[in-house]
Amino acid sequence: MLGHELRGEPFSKREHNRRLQELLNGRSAGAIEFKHQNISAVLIEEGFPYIDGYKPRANYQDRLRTEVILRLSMDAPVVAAAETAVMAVASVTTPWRDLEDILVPPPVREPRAGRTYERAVPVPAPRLGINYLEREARNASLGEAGERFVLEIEHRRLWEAGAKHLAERIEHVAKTKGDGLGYDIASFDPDGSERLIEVKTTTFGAMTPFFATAREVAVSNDQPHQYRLYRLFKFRTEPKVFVLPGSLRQSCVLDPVQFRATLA
DNA sequence: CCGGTCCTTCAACCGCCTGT
DNA sequence: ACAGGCGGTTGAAGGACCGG
Repeated sequence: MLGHELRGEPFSKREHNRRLQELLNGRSAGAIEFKHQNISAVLIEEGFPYIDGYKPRANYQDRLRTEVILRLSMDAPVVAAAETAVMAVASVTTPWRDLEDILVPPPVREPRAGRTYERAVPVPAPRLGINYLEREARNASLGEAGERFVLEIEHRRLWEAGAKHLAERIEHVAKTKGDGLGYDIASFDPDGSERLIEVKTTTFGAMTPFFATAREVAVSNDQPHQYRLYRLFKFRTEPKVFVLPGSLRQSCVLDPVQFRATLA
């Protein structure tokens, strides 16, 4: 199913579920769906896209993780499909009509997120070599397409709020001032106060983790009232966006993925 | 077009069973 | 014995699809 999803081919989850029910003699549809949600959680942790609609649930057993990674490392077509999907040049975005159609509330992760304990004997986890989500995050054409999309949203938003003069002053600072500022777009609230927008774009589901620079985290923390992170997701098929206001330290769980190492 | 049926998505909570 | 990891049920809501 993941292969189909990554290649943009249609498939039926229900049909797949039914076949599994036969194979697993009598396990319920719900149980099988749960397991697919567990698989999503593993995929995300491994830096791999997950199937939209199977919202990740972190209460999976170690064995599942091992099996998923093993399965994936042997499945060249799916890995190739992921590779293609994350590297693809972003095409023209689908047209949209109303802001309400694309603006959604941020998804909520299940409260007990991930493992909150340490195992007595750490399980030697196999790893996928490549983090495909990180790779997608470096896809410049996707990033730029996302930024243009948000420029449009902002323009529309201010226009609809009756602040046309402000709409004209929106600045795509990532273009005009470079990308070191910690945000991409300088926009406004209808009352004229500044709104600093960082855009993160993915073609995958809403729960896909994104990568933030130290600068972005710092700016969000220093100017929480102005800062907004716009998370664009399902960008290729059915673009939607949710907004995280304020400090990323508050709204996200931040995992360090890179360290600066100075000799001790 | 209408009503029925199937598909998709997601939330919330419980208790069995296993390792220590 | 006991903690808690792990597997699972139920059902709601909305969308897609289909035959009449």
